[in-house]
Amino acid sequence: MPELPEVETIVRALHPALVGKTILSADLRWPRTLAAPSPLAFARRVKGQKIEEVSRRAKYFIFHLSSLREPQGKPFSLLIHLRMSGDLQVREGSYAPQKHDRLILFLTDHASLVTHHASRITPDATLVFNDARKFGRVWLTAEPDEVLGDLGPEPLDPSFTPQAFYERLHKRHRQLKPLLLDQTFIAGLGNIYTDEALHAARLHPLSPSNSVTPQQAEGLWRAVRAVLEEGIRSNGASIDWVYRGGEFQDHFRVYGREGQPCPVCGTGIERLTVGQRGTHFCPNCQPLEGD
DNA sequence: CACGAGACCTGTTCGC
DNA sequence: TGCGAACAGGTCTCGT
Repeated sequence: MPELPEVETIVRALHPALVGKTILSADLRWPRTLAAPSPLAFARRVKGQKIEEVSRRAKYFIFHLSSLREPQGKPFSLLIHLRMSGDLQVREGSYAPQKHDRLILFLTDHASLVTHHASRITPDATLVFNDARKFGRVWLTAEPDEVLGDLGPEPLDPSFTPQAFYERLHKRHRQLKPLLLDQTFIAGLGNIYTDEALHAARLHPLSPSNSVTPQQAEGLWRAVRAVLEEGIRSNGASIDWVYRGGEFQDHFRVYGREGQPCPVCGTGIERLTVGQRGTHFCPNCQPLEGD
């Protein structure tokens, strides 16, 4: 489900509900959801951690924690990646587990009580990680860079400039579509926003990355940021049964629109398979040079 | 390094 | 209606 705009939307919803709460306990209902550490170490370490901040890097959620018991130690981070079908929701009050819930964290506002009798405190709220396809992963770590360290530039960050993007494109010799999906090249794009950005930039998904001109690179840079910002403004995209709430699916120009007219020129949108991903483009607006 | 295929999973939709 | 195939917002690993 989630690409950068969907994750950003969820972060904004979780932030006010979670900052300041303390974790009482964890219910890990599908152990493989936990990438690290072991379930036992996770249960022990997560208890009594206070959520200081909720943020995002690429498609990862970062819950910045602090421990009342070891305030001097290096703080832990809880990292969550939703992959294809994951979702995160906060439920106030009591909570009965539902189908596909993989991890449930029970929370309280009363941090000072936790150290002494966590198990006897009734939670005020619950953070639920639900994930039908079980691809999502959770890490609890004091070294988040071990998970996030290889990610490429954050496309909406001011340090991401068109000049740097042009140089990066020319260092590689790959088709644009799979390169934009490569999270070490640029972080946060997925299948929807990549197709939409290439269409907005009028570039063919199979164009070689080292063939784009500085002008085309700047156009793609602008397009990537524009579609991500439009996605965030729309609260993300809701497709099928998975996500809820966003409207960006009403703004798709090519994604999932095979056979329908291009909103720019009216030509029928075509679909290719590139790197085993459905790839949608307008053959008129996005010609392959030398074709 | 680039690329393709297979794996990891469950659910929905489509064609017959 | 039933039933299998194709497909789904992601990433990892392995072989060429």
